[in-house]
Amino acid sequence: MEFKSREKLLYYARTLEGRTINDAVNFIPPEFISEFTKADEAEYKIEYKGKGGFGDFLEERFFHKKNDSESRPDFSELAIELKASPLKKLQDGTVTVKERLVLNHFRFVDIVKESFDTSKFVSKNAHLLLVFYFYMKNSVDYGNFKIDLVDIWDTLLRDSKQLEEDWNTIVAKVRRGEAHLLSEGDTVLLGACTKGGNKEKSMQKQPYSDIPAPGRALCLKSSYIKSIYKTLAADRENRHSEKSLQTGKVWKPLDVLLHERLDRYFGICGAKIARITGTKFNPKDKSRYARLMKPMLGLQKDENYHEFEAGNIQVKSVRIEANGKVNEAMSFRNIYFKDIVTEDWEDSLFYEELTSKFIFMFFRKKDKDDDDYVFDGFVLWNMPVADLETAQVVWEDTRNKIMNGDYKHFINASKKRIAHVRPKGRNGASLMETPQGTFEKKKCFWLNNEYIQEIVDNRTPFRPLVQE
DNA sequence: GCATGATCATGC
DNA sequence: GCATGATCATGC
Repeated sequence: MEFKSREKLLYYARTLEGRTINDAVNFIPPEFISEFTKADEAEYKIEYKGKGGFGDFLEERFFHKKNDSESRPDFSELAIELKASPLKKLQDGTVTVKERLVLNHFRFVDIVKESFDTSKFVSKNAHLLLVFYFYMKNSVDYGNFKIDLVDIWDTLLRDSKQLEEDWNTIVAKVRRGEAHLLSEGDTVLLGACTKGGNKEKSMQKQPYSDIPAPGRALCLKSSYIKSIYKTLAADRENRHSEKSLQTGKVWKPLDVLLHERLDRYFGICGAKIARITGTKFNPKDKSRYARLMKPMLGLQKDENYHEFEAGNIQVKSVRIEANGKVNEAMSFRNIYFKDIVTEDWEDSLFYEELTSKFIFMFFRKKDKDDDDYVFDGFVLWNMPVADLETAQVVWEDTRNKIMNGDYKHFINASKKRIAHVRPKGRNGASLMETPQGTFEKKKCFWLNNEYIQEIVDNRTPFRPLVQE
């Protein structure tokens, strides 16, 4: 089936919203019905299965397109690529995207010959027709999956600079002969994820090194596709009102932007930064330095710098004592006992957090008798692959213990495993339901303070950029 | 001294 | 009321 314009395609595709595919075919606007024929149906697959099962079903049974793996976009006449993205409901009822959106698989030997502008990524994924649906575990009854939201996302109009930088980061690594060291944490929006569960089998040659590397596909990182869903879900609320105009903000590399906003606070103590930025600064508030970070970055309380939000960049404050020591571990979000047992490592919250870019903002005590810390610069950081693998061991151990109902023997800080599990709640009465139906004290993953210490020890001395 | 468990102010 | 982003207090 071909469409004359993107508006027509979207109009047709939105028949799916709020329906299942089996229902939607009964509500197709009459003008489209003559567009496909019985002959098309004869070519459909009989069975759909595997990870792309729903996508294949959708493509054939609703859009009447034969499944293919061509490098052209699915609706090549409009340069629009069809992508299905599964949703899940969290315990608190929030709807969110289940996993990263996998795009084209690539070969290391091919991608090094491309430039961003001539890349397969650009020619295939500039415009995405996104179909967000509720995934049902262990079901292949794709015709009865409920579809929540359908919209077109113009990847390259929205985020082209950051995507280009990410693409270049990935390809530069392959060109350095480091394809085996690729990590989703290297990049902000676009990721290079491993493809193929069986790692032995998916090993590939890379052009500038003899070391075999796991096959990779480009993907929109989990946090990015989540943020796209949030944006489109909000757009849905005012689809019939005027669309807001693009603001045309000038894009800058993240480090330049951070220097621009943060250099002025270098060496200044918390209380004074609070005065300058008009922020509360209560010595009893444990988060008082963390609370300074948003105003320092020039963000309103409810404002998120687009790349921060979309790329899920984590901004964390780190206190350094007068003797150079980092005393405290770094906390992450609560472990949702009932959710974690359904997750795989690469779909997990902790993985998403650890493969983010981090901005560490340092606050250092100048003298051990001081009661305030001064801003001591920042670093942009992401976790090396080897450490990510260690974190995976901690995560899997934790998930397995939760599955077995063991809440007493999580990996602790003295195991020196980069990360550990520890309580995190309002008080001892902060409980959370478990998959066993019991209630246990709220916990979360922490990065060990020793690990943060290494990052502090290895940082290059902070130098404010000279302003022209 | 430091690992571990407990707890806190704040914003939404 | 609870998640967030942390630090505090203790006991070994």
